[in-house]
Amino acid sequence: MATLETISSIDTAARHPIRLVANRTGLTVDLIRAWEKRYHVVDPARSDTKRRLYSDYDIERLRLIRIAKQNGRRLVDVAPLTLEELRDVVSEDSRYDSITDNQAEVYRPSWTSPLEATDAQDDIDAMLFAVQTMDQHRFDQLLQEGLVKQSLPSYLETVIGPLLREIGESTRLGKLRIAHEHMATAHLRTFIGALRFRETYTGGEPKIVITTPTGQLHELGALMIAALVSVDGWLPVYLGPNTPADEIVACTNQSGARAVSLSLTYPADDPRIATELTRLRSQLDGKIPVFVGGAATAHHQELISRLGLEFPPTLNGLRHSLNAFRDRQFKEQTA
Amino acid sequence: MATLETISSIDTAARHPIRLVANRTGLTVDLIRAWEKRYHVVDPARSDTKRRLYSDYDIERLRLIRIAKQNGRRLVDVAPLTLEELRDVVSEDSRYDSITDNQAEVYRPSWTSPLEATDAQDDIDAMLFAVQTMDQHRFDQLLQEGLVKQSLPSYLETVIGPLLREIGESTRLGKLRIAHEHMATAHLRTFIGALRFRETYTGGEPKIVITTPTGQLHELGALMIAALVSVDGWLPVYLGPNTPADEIVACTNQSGARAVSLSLTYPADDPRIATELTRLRSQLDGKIPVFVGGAATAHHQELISRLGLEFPPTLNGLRHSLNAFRDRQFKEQTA
DNA sequence: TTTGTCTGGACAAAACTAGGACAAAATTGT
DNA sequence: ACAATTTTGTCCTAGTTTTGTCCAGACAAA
Repeated sequence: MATLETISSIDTAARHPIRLVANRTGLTVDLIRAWEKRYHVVDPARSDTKRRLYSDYDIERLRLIRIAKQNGRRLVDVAPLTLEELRDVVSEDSRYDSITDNQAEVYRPSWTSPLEATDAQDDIDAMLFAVQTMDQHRFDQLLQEGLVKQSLPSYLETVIGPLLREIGESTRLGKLRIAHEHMATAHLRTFIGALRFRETYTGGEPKIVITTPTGQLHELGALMIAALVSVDGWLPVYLGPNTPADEIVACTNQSGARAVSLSLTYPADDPRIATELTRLRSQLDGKIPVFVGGAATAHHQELISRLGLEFPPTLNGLRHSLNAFRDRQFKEQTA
Repeated sequence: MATLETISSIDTAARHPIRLVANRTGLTVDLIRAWEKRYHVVDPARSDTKRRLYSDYDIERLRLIRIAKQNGRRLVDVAPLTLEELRDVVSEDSRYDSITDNQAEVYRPSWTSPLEATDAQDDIDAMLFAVQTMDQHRFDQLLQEGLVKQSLPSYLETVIGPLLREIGESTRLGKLRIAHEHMATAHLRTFIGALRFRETYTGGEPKIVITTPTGQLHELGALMIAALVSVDGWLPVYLGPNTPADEIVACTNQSGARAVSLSLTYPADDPRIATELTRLRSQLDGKIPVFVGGAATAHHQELISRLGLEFPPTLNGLRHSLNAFRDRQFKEQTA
């Protein structure tokens, strides 16, 4: 009788071997075992020969814990939490993410945001409705209004990102037509693109090349990253989607960029991803870090860690990694 | 008796490690400790192993103090204040500052541009140079400046259009790298997209569906049309590139659009152009005109006239045809 | 056979703590 | 305007806790 399982959508049936869990979560096999040994982070079932068998529930837990750690939580604190508590913690952390040096916080009294418990899902639903009714003007209005309610980074993380996923999902399920998806995508391309122009420009900003590799045609993830990092004082060199590895290298060298960020979404199993990433890493100056993100990274965990690429689990994680990298470089330079 | 917690709704429970506080406030770990050591800015609880544990209340305090410091307050002065006093100080400060640096940009001397009788080709050359040197900021500056010199329609016709052609040409000839073309295209996508937001919206505008058919991936021509027609009071329903004929029909019907415009550029000999155009014309209400434009129309002259599509030779021609069509419709409606 | 997983323990890196040093920046006094 | 003083951010050392990785020998799977 598959009643509750159907409803709760997360399967508690145990069947995944540890290697697969490692690939999906981005953790190492050793680390998963260590966490279990020390804090009982998960308690997987066992096969008759004592092999660990993880459920989807376990994987989700581990994924959330990895994000919570990224946000600065300690393993001791998050290990005993239930899945729901974990979700709360993670979403709370990404809502009040860090402020660096921009003025935005000054104009927007910070005590308003903690008090209004705005539900992002309401906004997203309203946007989806606007898309479904082809009401471009309303859609744009909602996008603009939503942006005022919170900082740009958390807006991208809690509203735009989920919105994109839901639009994609709804189109696959037939709730939206391709035309709806096209309209929304084109509109979001314009909207996110326009965000980058709000920043000032002094000429001294470190540059970062942002694009997607050959075969990856979806640019919105990359564009979101461009908008995001410009908040923290990076100057994005944005190349749009579908750029060959050689060109990324050439562009990095010519522009003097200090980092590269790639977005991988669809198709996830395109073999060109592997060849392009390998080529990129081998031709690029070793001092220049390559960040990868997006839905398709899960399928390439092994390659990514073998090549030594960085893959922060969230947009917020990317932000922190990038800023840490910049600060480290700056220190070395002055020393 | 409502306690303080109820009023301020800030949790005083201590649970956040210092790293998370640093993330959320944008302060460094060292600085947070230094402030505590010197002024007892906050007095966090401790774990059983002496680790600092901060409450939401502490974080809010640190956040406000950081803003106060940004506004020019001295740490000695703000450190002893209560949360409420801090809020008062910060909100008072934010009323006065923030009008400092931005003025210079706004009052760009307007007498420089009207007097120079610049040739469009000079502007284009300057833009190409900016692209070649990967100087995104200069490129954007040139685009913005050029727009001020003339009306949007003539700007698109005399500068942006030729610029696009030259970039394509130069890339084919090897004068520009693919990376340069990508950068320029992505930037122009953002620039042209942003133009559409300058128009007002009353709700009564006639709509026009604008896109490219299946197989045509270059959207800039279509986007230029969207910007163009919005000047004349049309409301573009912009679908981006690569939309199947069925979806164009569905979108036209749902949105109640009165016209359709397609941009055909590359590849010019794609056989799908013929099938898609035929399909579109046969499924679409006969009263709705279909405009086609772009470099690839030359290869399909016969088909286009056979299907009775309109193909104005220039952007300006498209404008006139569209407006004439609208006026004709308006007359019929009132008669 | 080769590869992968298991347990338990060892080890090293990273992160945190306390206390203090130091230099740049801001403020004050003359 | 200049020097003295205070304030402030960053860094250092040394000891502790927390966390990630690695190893060895046994067993299971391909």
